[in-house]
Amino acid sequence: MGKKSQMTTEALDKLAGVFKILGDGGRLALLQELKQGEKTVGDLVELTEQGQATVSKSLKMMRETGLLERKKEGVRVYYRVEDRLVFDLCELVCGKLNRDHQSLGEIDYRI
Amino acid sequence: MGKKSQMTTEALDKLAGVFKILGDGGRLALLQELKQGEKTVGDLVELTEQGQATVSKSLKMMRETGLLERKKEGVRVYYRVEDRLVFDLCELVCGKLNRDHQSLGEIDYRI
DNA sequence: ACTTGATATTCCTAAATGAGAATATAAGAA
DNA sequence: TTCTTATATTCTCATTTAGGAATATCAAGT
Repeated sequence: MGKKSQMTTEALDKLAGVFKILGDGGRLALLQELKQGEKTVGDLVELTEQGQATVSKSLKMMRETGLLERKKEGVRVYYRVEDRLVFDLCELVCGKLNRDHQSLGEIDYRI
Repeated sequence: MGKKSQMTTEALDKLAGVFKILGDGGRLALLQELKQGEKTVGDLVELTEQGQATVSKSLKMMRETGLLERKKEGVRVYYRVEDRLVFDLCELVCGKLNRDHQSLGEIDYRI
């Protein structure tokens, strides 16, 4: 019995850091494309119409957080989603958004 | 056949907005406290040692995103977590963090 | 009406973030 | 080696965000 142990500020910040990564539409767009399979940086620049530097930096962040894998092949670099976690998270939230908006029914949330 | 439909930029931004809310250690601290049951603003100020304005603003954001419910009782206002979604999200991410750090094993992530 | 206590809001500043331009690096082709 | 192409990094700027102080609002009590 007794009170549940609480996460330290440090641990909470680390947890928040993962959510912060996902808290950007551009990065979610990258993930959405990567859901269909691995892609090069250039592919993603074209597909998402974001700048090359932006894409490269976003990919780096997501990789460092352990969300993406990187594979270098000659002069290109392929990125792919490391585990389904990220999609599970998106699907949970999309489910909520769809529920909240079902009365209005304008948007369809599904990554 | 056929490619999967993609979310629009607008929808991706909306989705990102939810993650953005969770991308702050202070707000996660509030949620951690609210997991034990409803609390007033003042309770949360004490428990989390954040400023009153900060707490009030964070609660407002989370409420507007549909994560929290608000109940006014006299001069106090009670907040409580609206649905488990937010904890499910945290637990998924905590699971990953624990896996990633298990070799180092310093921190225990669990909200 | 006046005071007190709780919460919300506004205002301001410092820090963090996102994005583009330019530059660097690295690999393969000529 | 030189050129070209792909990716990474640095720099800088505009925007966003977090948080504190001060103020406003609102309800209850006197």
